[in-house]
Amino acid sequence: MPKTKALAAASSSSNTTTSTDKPARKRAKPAVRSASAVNRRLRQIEDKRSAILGAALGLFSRFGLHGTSIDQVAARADVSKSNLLYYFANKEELYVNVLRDLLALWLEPLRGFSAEQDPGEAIGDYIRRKLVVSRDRPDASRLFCLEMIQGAPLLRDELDRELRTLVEKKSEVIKAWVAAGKLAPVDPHHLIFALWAVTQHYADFGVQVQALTGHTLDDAAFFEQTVENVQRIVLQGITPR
Amino acid sequence: MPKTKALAAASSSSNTTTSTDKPARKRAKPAVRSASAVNRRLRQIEDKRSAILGAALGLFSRFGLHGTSIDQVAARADVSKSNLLYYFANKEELYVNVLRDLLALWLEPLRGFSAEQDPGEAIGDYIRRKLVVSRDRPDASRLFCLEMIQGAPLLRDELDRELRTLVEKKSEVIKAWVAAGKLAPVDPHHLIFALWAVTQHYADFGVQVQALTGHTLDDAAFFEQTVENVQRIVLQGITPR
DNA sequence: GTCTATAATTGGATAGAC
DNA sequence: GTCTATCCAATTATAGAC
Repeated sequence: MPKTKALAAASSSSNTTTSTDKPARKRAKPAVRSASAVNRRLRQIEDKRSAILGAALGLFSRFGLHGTSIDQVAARADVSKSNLLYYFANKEELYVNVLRDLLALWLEPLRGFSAEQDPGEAIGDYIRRKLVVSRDRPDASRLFCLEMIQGAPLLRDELDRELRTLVEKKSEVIKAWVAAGKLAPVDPHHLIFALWAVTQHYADFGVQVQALTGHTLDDAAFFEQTVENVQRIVLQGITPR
Repeated sequence: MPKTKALAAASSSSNTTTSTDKPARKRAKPAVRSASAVNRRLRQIEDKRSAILGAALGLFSRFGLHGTSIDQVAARADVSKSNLLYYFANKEELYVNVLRDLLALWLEPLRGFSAEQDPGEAIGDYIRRKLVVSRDRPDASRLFCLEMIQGAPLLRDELDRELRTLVEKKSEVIKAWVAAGKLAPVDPHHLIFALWAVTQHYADFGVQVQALTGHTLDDAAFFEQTVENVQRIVLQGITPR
């Protein structure tokens, strides 16, 4: 299985955040073209890359890795199949890159939690933020879900590292809240699971939500109603007090 | 697309519940074999059918329709590929049959709700029952989830009919509880979504749960702890009272 | 009913010209 | 970088003997 080509040394590119490895560029000869021309070219390439990644996300998140053909992705990104294979050496590499871009987005909202905050406010806010993601990036949510269902073969490592340590840290925060009497006694893990579940549900089971309520989160009124209800259920519960 | 063969008139079979269409049987000649022998034969066939369906569920629920080959299903069910295709005319028909068997299981727990019950008890009980399903039939939960993510192309009709009417009916029950002051004011749809989400999460995101807690619902202690926490969160909420 | 070919297709990936 | 042509593997599905 050839995994070279597009993985070739991306010299000194921003290695920090998202999709790194760009197609190998040849910068040997003395700069004949103007700097701006080169930049334009680079931007063009980057645009194409993200067009492909975007198209791939849309399709993978609905039909999965095997339910999507390279051809379809190429068509949707408006490039030829072989051109796509110039940017991503093979299908799996494309898939992995799409996934990697996701993880950051995924972990983001949880980072907010800190012991100094008012728990009610922090959690209420978290629910809203996650619902915003479910509304604006349902495809991301779905792909994440798909990957989980399959046992997360390609995310397992990251799960064990990044996610795990983050969750442990935030669990401590929740425990502190409980210890301070600011929160009813609840196991941090289960609380986090509940928060994830109820918010992502509106993305992953979007068709069901639509079939039963007639609405989508895109409907502003329904969105607010959803935020309110989820917040109330989790924070106050449904037993009258 | 040939969809005949195994769909051939199953004469007078129980058309009501689950997977109906059995492979065409020839009952032309006068009954030479004893009745018991015939019955044994029929049972044998039925066993094979369900062996195939079971194997298919296991694989489809992990890798999806396209991620699973007929060969794999056949191997797992311990039949030959062509033999499998005798029982199910094609891959999609197999898939649909697996799905159909699921729906009943899916709707079941919700039917319990009735206005006479104590809501706290009814809902607490429902949570437990759903978690039992998540523990004992995680594959069913996953396949259902997979199908939803893909937009439920093969379940859409059933969604609109059966599920929808059932949910409407149970929404009325919840509304009645709220009106009677037995339940805090909450939109029935969102409550039902929350219940589904938090319980199915333990099946669909099982790997994540395991990665973060180190436990599975198969662990009896963890199961009870889960039931308790989910019940508490939904019923009492997490704000101290 | 079950098996052994085998037909028919899809789709991932490579070669090589431009 | 982009394209055309092509190879090759994997799979679905069928035909037809037993």
